[in-house]
Amino acid sequence: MHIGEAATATGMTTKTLRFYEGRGLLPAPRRAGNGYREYGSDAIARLDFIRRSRIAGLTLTQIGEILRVRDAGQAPCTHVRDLLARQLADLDQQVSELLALRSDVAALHNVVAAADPVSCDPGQICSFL
Amino acid sequence: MHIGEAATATGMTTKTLRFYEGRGLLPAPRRAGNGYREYGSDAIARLDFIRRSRIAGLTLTQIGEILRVRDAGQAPCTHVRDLLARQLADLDQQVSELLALRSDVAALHNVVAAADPVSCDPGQICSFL
DNA sequence: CTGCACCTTCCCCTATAGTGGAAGGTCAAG
DNA sequence: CTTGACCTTCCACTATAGGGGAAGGTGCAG
Repeated sequence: MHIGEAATATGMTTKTLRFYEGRGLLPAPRRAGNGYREYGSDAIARLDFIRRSRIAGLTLTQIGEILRVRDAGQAPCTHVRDLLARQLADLDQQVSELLALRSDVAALHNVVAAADPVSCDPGQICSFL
Repeated sequence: MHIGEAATATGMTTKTLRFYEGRGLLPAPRRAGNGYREYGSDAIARLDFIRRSRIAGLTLTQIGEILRVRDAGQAPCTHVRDLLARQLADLDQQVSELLALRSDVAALHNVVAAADPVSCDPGQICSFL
């Protein structure tokens, strides 16, 4: 299987596959006589795993950690569990920060929307921000 | 006022001030005889405005838009209002995406946490992701 | 006169996840 | 034999908001 087929099969681009290889997420595949990369079904499975993990919001670095644990012969279950727990805590943190920001922006927007543009003082940049 | 004092006064670094100047957020200040930048209180006010806008979650590009409207002599009120409305919509979008992701990750985490690591199939990378 | 703190410009680096394009090699079809 | 679709490597660039540090000039104190 050439890189183009592997890319199509996983819904990625050839660029992305080479990029993952450079990042150490994908092992360097064996090469055909002409230098072309040759992928097997294991590479496809690995790419699918990466894609699913990305959809789950994991970074490439985190995915790499899981893969290294797995490549070392261990079941990455506990590692995955901890990673997901951390990810969950991060998400909660992000959501609460975003909601706080949203609340501030909403308050600001209400004030600005209720204001009369004529009342703006030309001497300052903006009386609301 | 030299750049270092202006930086201290606004809680920024000299790097940031030169960076803002390069980005067009801060007009090029007049120079002293030795080439040093000389800032006045108007620059400080502008930097404070930038800082407050950043805290409100606006990007430097958005802040630049407001400043250009203001510099053109117009009151940026309606522009600021529209910008904040867009910002609000963006934030809502981000929050809902983040919550959807959080829900997926939480479900995944529950499954993994309840699982027995021994039951992991060494033939695949991870049975959960 | 020397040191130190401050200033100048310049270029590269950070992190994220790739994308774009150049220059060149390969393979199958017409 | 040429065309087009692939493939290779390598380098640069995207967006965001600056940070690090070099090489050199300036200003004031001891």
